[in-house]
This record gives sequence, structure tokens and C-alpha cells, in this order.
Amino acid sequence: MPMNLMLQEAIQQALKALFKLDLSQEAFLLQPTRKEFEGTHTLVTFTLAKACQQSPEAVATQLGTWLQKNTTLIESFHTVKGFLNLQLKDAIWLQQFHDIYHDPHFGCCKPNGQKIVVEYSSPNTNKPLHLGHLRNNFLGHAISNILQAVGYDVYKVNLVNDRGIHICKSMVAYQHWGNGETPQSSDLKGDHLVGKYYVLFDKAYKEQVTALIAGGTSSEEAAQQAPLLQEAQGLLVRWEAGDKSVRDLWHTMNAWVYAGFEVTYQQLGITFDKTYYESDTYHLGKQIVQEGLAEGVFYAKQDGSIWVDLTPEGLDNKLLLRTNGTSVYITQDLGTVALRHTDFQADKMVYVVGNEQDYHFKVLASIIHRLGLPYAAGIHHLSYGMVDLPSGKMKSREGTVVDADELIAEMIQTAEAHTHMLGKIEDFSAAEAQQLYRTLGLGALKYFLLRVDAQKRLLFDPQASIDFKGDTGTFIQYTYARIQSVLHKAQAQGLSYRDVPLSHDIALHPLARDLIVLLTACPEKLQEAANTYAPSVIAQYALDLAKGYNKLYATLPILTEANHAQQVLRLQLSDLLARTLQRILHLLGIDTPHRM
RNA sequence: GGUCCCAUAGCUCAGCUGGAUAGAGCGACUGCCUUCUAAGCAGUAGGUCGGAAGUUCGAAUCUUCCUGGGAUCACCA
Repeated sequence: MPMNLMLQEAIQQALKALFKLDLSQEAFLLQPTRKEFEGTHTLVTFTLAKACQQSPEAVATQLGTWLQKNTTLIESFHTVKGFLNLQLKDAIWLQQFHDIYHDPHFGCCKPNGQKIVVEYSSPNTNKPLHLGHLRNNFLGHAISNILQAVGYDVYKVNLVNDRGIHICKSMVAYQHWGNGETPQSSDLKGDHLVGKYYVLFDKAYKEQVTALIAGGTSSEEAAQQAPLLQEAQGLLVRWEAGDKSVRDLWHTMNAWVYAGFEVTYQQLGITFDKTYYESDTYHLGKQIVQEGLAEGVFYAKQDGSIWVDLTPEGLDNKLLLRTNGTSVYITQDLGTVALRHTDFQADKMVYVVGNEQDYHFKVLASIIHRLGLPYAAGIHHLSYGMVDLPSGKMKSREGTVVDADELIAEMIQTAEAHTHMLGKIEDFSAAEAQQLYRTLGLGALKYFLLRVDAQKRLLFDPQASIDFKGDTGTFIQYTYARIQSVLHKAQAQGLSYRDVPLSHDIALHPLARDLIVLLTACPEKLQEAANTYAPSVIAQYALDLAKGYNKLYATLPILTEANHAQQVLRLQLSDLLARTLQRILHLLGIDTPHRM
């Protein structure tokens, strides 16, 4: 049984025995003891003082005395004002450790029978992935793994935005200046090639607008009348009409982009169970809108457009169907959510989408709720903040975006340079070394983007992200590699520890106890991360584990420890810590190197 | 203008449903490799938790107002 639960039950009994109070476990607060005080658990008795009709100190002292006398848990206790600091018996902690050490499923929950669909990535097909997409992909991948770890049946889906005016712009530019260029002929990744034409379009378009304005046209009119934009719009109309030549070019260019994306996804270790294409789903949702109209949930204006009035929810009136009967963004989302529900019969649907769409998802949730659809309660928007650069916001038009492929390559190169400098892996084969650089470079990048609370904006400092010391993924990986080294040497020396029974009457060093306390928190951390959709909780936890271990490692001998029981304990601690680190880093999509 | 999000050390971030003297990392300074990987450990310096009220025995945390930053309110997606 987890320690917290054991203590809570004991405290409940104590309260009943001493004060005839029958309190639920939520009624009192059990928190970790601050470092400067002795003990691991602290009961805050201010809240109990009134009900017990005694001072907080008196309550604490009496509870402490009772617990020590009537349970086998307590070694000693200290009362400081309204805080009861409990020092538990080492034997109890050793028993706890023994239990989790031998539990192969520690921290993993049994399947809870619930299905959950996580949508993430969702790129446009007119340009390559950038830093912002990386945050999205890492978050989506990590939260999927975390949800799976706590028992959900998780399906990862991608919704590719493969149609619309943006891809038409790249197509127009390609028609004008492409000269039959292909990814092969130019030796350019497909997504970058298409992105190149998008940039070309934008540049030429701006020139046209400027020229029009110089000729006396107003800036709004110029923006609309520029021939290139007219062309792109014309292409969109022909695309929607199914014009063969337009569709062919569209297919060709999108295929280039997908091949490019695939390379990047593979680099990142990102996968999906299903990919949706907006060209297949953009017309969906109309029927739902019509049904809502028939039911009187929505209303039609004179011009034939259909709206919903969300002012009672504190939102605005929202257009659902254009005058010409075509879908808007929200119509499509109403359709795709319904499609997903029939595809997966999921209990929950999570959308990993930037916080610039907070309003959109509020509207979507409200509408689904109004319609009384069965999946109304299960929708969650995992909203995340923009990624800023030291120079400010990323702007694709100003060329200040950080390209994902370039960044990945840079991280790997830096890892390589740093590894060479340290010279610890001279005996590695070229392939092994290359693998290590990838593990380190990507680990640093993923950790850097995942450690921050998703909701907050994130400042991406290229220098800091490439740094390999301190609060970094590398630090955690290093801890793992260190442990592997210790365990290998133990094995080489013929030290067995895995199945050696742990003596329960050895004195526990505070650093070892701290580690055990940390390790036992693993299930709660996973649960918290899942409940709050927060991979950062896991990132933070991994860091705490690594720090705790490094302290112990620097202070206590392991392989040269004379006391056999202590040595076995430290080896087992090292072993479980490495396994736990590996497992939770894996949830974040971060690999663990055996050596570095 | 309405709505939503954010504000903690010079910088980047933790701080759980209110609890003890607000914590890490980077940067700065000082120690520690003849013993398990120094990508490490230990220590010093650095704070009016944006501001003001309120609730409370107790507020970085909850409420209100204000300031600053960001997003959004398209017959764009």
C-alpha cells in the first residue's frame, strides 16, 4: 500500500480515537516536510484545531504521540507550531522500496476501459515544419504516452490541412517559376521546396501590391486586386470544381510535402494511428448544421447564412454556413469531431492546438453542448503558448522562423561537437556515435520544449537550448548513463543485487530515503500529468529524480561500499532509478543512452 | 471596446486542492577528480512573488480593481 494512504488511514484512526472526529481524507492536509526539518511527512493541524477544540500545537503533539504508540509507522515526531513532522521508520521505507522494486508494472495503471483520441501536429502543406510545430508535436506525443500509461486506450490522429488558399499560392508560384523543378532535381526536401514557392509567391505578391498602391489604388483594394492573388483564388475555385490539371498539380505538390514531413516525423519519433486530410473532411458538418437549424438550435438570416447565438454563454454570434452554402472552419470541426466519434467511439477527444484558438474551441464546445451530442463532455483543448525567440515573435513572412529540420540538425551537430570535446566514447563505432548524437540532440530539444507549462509562452533561446548542463534533458540522460556504468561494473565484479533480499533493519541514509520517497511518488505524478494534460509535470519529476540520484552518487560509495546490505540497497536504488528515468523519459519521447 | 491567458532572483523556469524562513537551473564568485562518467557535487551572492485592497489564524496561491505584455472577437483557417 502506498505510504500516503497508510498514513492517512492511521491519522483518521487517531482523530477518531483522540477527538471522536470522523473525517474524510480530504479534511486534513498531509504534505512533504520541508528540507530544513526532520521527517518526510507533515500534517498541518491548523485546520483541525477548531474541530478538536484545542490549539494546533496540542493537536499535533497528541496525534504524534498516539501515532507513535498505536502504529508501527512512526520513528519519531516533532511539533513545530501547527505542523506535525513525522519521521517514519526506516523499515517502513525499505518495505515500500522493496514493493516497488519488484513490481514490474510500478507506476502503470491497468486499462481503464476508456478510449481517448488525441489530435496533434496538424500541419499546413504549404511550408515546412517550424519550432512552433515542434512544441505541438512533442506535447501531443507526450500526452498520448502519458494517458496511455495511466490506462487509457489512446489513438493519435493528425489532421492535415491540405487544401485552401495557402496551398494554391504555392501552386501559382510554381506554375510561374517552377520550370519543372522537383525535390529530386533540386535535391531539396519536398516540404522545403513547396515552402520556397510559398515565399516566392508572397514576395511577388507584395511587389504587385506596392506597384498598385503607387499607381493610386488604395491599400485594401490593392491587396485584393493583385493579379497573383486573383490567380490563386481562381485556382481554388477550379480545385473545388475538380479541375483535373489543378488537382494533378495539387496532388504532386502535396505528395512532395508529405514525403518531407515523413522524414521529419521519423527524425522526431512522431507517429499517428490515423491521418485525416482536410480535403476529405472540409465538406463535413453541413448536415449537422442543417439538423441544428431544424431543431431551432441555430438560425438562418435573410441572406441564407446560418448562425448560432452564443451570447448567453458570454460568446458572440457565430457564422456556421456561408450564404453560398459552403462550410467555414467551425463547420468542418463539427464534422470531423462527429467523424472521429464514429471512427473511434472515444470517450474523450483532446486537441493539441495553440492558444490563439482558445476562442474557437470554446465556441466549438458550446455548440456541441447545445446540440446535445453524446461526446459533448469529452472534448478538451490542450492549449499551448507561442514560442518566442530572443528577437521576439517568429514571423514566417519576415524570415524569422526557426526551421524544424535545421534546428534538429543543429542540435545533433552540437551534441556531436560536445561529445568529441569530452572524449568519452572513443571506442564507439561510427553508427553508435551517430545514434548517441541524435539521442542527445533530440533529448535536449524535447526536454527544453516540454519542461515549461504548456499554457505559458516559451522563450526559445538557441544558446540555452543547446546547453547541456543544469536543467536539461542531457543532465537526466547523463544520470541514466552513469547508473548504467555503475551497474555494468557491479555485474563485471560479480556483485549480484537484483534478487538479493533486502535487509529491513539497516539504517537508511537520508539521501537514500529522499530517493525512495521521490520514487514512490511516481504513480501520483503520472496521474497528475494525465489529469491536467501536463507533460511538464513529468519533465519536472524526471529532473528531481536525476538531481536526487546525483546527490547520492556524489556522497555515498556504491561499488566500494563495505557493508553488503547497504551496497545491495544502493545498487537496487540505482537500478530502479534508471528504469524509472528510462520509462518516464520515454513518455516524453526522449531516449536514454547507455553511455555518453 | 468585450472576452481569455500571462506577470516569481540579472536571465529561463518550479512552487500540488491557501500553510513553516518563496525554490531550481543559467550567469557571477569559491571549493571538490591518486575512489563508481566533473555533461557531476558542495557552497556564496542575488526576491517588496507587477501594484493596491479584501477573505483568512495564515495568501506567490483565492476574490475585486489597477498596470504591463500577449491572444482573440472574419461569410480566413
